[in-house]
Amino acid sequence: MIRVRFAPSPTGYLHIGGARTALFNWLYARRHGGTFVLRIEDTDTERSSWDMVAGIVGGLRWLGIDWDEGPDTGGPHAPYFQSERIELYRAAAQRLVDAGCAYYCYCSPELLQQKRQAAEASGGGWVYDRACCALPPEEIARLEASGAPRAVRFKVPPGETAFDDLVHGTISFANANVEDFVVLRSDRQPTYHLSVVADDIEMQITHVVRGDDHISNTPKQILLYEAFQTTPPLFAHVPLIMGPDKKRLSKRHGATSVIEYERLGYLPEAMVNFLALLGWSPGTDQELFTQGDLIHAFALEGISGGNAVFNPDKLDWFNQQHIMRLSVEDLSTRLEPLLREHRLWHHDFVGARREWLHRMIDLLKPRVKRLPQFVEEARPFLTDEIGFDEAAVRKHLAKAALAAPFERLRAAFDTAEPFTAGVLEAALRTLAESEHVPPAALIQATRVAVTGRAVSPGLFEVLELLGRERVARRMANAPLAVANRDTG
RNA sequence: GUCCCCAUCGUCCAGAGGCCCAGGACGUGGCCCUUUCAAGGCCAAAACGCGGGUUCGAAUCCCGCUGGGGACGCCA
Repeated sequence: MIRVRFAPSPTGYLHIGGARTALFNWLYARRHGGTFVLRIEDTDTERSSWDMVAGIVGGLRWLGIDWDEGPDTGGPHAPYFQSERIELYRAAAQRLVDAGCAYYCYCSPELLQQKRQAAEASGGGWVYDRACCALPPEEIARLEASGAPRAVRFKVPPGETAFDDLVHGTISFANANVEDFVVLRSDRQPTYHLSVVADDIEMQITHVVRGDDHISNTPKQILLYEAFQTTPPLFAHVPLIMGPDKKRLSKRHGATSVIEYERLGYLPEAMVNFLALLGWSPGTDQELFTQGDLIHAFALEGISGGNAVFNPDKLDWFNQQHIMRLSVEDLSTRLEPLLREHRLWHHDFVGARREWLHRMIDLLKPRVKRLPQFVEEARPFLTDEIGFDEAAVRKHLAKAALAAPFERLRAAFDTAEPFTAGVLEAALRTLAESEHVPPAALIQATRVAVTGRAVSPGLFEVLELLGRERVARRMANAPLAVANRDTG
């Protein structure tokens, strides 16, 4: 039985990298019928906050990532907040000390700081010098009597620590390069290494899928597993996501919070598709995936070893592709809040004009990369306050030679029966011929007249959607608007 | 500085010794469709970091170099 976990620290929002790590874990669990656990690593009480927990949970939900065990869901290994499991870690630390795998360290943070700086000044790295590892009993007694604060440090044994990483293959470290790390702080709070390992053991995690940046932590954690006489889980370290400058993705690269992308009008399915293909490949040429496709295709073996650059253009493409694949019903549901926000929603869009709304959405669908663009594209259909693009008016509408034919076109449209794209197109082309005007000139002029813009979906569909009345009104008013401006 | 990871088009990936004078996708340029803009179709430019090996044969294996990234906390 596969058990994986996503273990964010609520010291920030759910960022792109974290989301992908969560996604990979989730996909892996779902692919193999395993269990996906959400565990909140809030042992850093200073920096953790409830808002951040809510933000992370919200981000995961938005992406459609659900968990089988976790904070709100509960489960056989509850609680899923590390801050509520402190006693477990203290007991674990005690076991390490009892087994001779760890020792008390009385060095003050200030002293360590000093030593570290000194080592750095002489141009070298620093690992703890084990000053407290072999303190004589009298010295320990003296320190204890004086009430000196003590931390618990893990005693790294000599030798080498290696593991078979599922994406990188064998990785090994000389233990000499691994320092005696603190497992329990002097205030009796556990450190990350202790709490992850204690929890991953207790929660029976079988696969640890996490960011590359944890590779150097892995030997410490494996040593801990060994000290606890348990078999470590399998590790899969996925490469990091970089900004276009190949630096670690950060705020200066724009939006890095997943939930920000919701606000920008990205579909969660597009985000998931994009993220999944960032550092992972199904081994085929398929690019577009539904969540179900991904679950079916996902395998840890397809994760590549090198860092990946976040490419916003490709995200946009995925978004557009997924928008086009959405059913009109679905799309209109997602558009409703947006349209309401701009006061462009009409109550009968769920009633009498439902079918009309769907036709409009279908027309606009392939022209939109992000949801908010819909609002702009839809404006001419939803309000009479359209506003004219002056350049478009000058180029296509305000032409003296067009005045008469345009007026006759308006009359022709007025009597067109039925008022449908096909009939309107035939009427326009017939008129263009008899007036010796290129059809394109009339089309462009009409487009500007009824939408205010030089670009729109196919004119005749637009006209049909607008309806006889609005077309007549806008055609009658448009040239007038130009005249007014000219004289004013 | 030490340790670790990585190295194919600008970007994301395919390629697990001959099928590769390297394939797909985004982006870019051109053409087609066409009433504009998209969408769609077609075409094009664009890469195996360098140097040594191993081998009949290397993008693929080994070594070195270079470059990029990560980690070196009583943060997670």
